Amino acid sequence: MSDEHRNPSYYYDPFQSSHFSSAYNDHPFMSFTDCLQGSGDYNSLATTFGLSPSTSEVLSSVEYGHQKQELGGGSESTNHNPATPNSSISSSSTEAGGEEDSSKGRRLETQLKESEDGGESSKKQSKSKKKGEKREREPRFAFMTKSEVDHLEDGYRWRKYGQKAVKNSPYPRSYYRCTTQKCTVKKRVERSFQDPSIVITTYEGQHNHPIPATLRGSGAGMFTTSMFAAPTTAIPGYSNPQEMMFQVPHMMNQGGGNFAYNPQALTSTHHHHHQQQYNQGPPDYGLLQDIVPSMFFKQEP
DNA sequence: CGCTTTTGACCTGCGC
DNA sequence: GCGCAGGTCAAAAGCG
Repeated sequence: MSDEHRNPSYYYDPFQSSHFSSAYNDHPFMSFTDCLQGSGDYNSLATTFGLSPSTSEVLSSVEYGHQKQELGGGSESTNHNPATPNSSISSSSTEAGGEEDSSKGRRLETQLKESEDGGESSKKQSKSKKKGEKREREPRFAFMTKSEVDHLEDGYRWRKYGQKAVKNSPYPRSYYRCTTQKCTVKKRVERSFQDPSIVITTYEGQHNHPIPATLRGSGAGMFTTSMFAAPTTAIPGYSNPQEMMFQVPHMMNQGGGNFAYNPQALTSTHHHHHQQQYNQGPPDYGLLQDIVPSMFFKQEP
């Protein structure tokens, strides 16, 4: 009773059409947390994993921002996640941010021309965004967690700004925004309709500020190598889970200089203590986007 | 009293 | 072009 997830068979990724089993053997050097924190920013991720509920376990993580995701969508119908009670990552993938996914509410904020002419009836949100304006989408990172509570505490303060029903799921999706001024990080939470016990949290953006406080002991420390005690890699071409794992940061940089990935830290046995340097990482703009997606997202069904 | 949540309206991209 | 689904806003309600 514990070797279920040892099967490297492909399982469907609820987030995309990708189905692969990732595996991050716990290397003596780096843990995911270390990776994240050491890299400088995206401590949101790191801390994110420090979920407070004792019943929460990270099952899988996905990062995207390329195409429209369908969390909890139809693709999930085949989600046979071998959710192991041992808190292990089932699958993870990433996507660089670059396109708009669906609706970028960038329009308002300046609602011009709302008086006459419009017809008056229109209350708000009548925006005319600039034409040549391309809204960059920030990288996102999603992961599944087994938890009873929807909103997992990660040390940051969030304000809920919306909730919508998900297409193929009876469970709604909640939208949160970091309340810290200047911080544009958003996160959405939804429950897997297949496994109500699983919560899918998606972070978007990066915190450019330290964690407010009140980070219980359960915080950024639990995400250690043990969490990544995963079986094997199923990604052709990547015998080392590390490799693909470390591709992620690259892609994230793409989004706008987050997740400053330090190859040295990752390969170094002694990654000294870094202090959180928020989003100061130079936009690495790696083209990994072209590479990673292909492997993270098992194309074609 | 200030902040968070709730909730309906509105916006936008995409598929048909 | 229309409708759907996803995402966001903001006013009102709740809560400490």
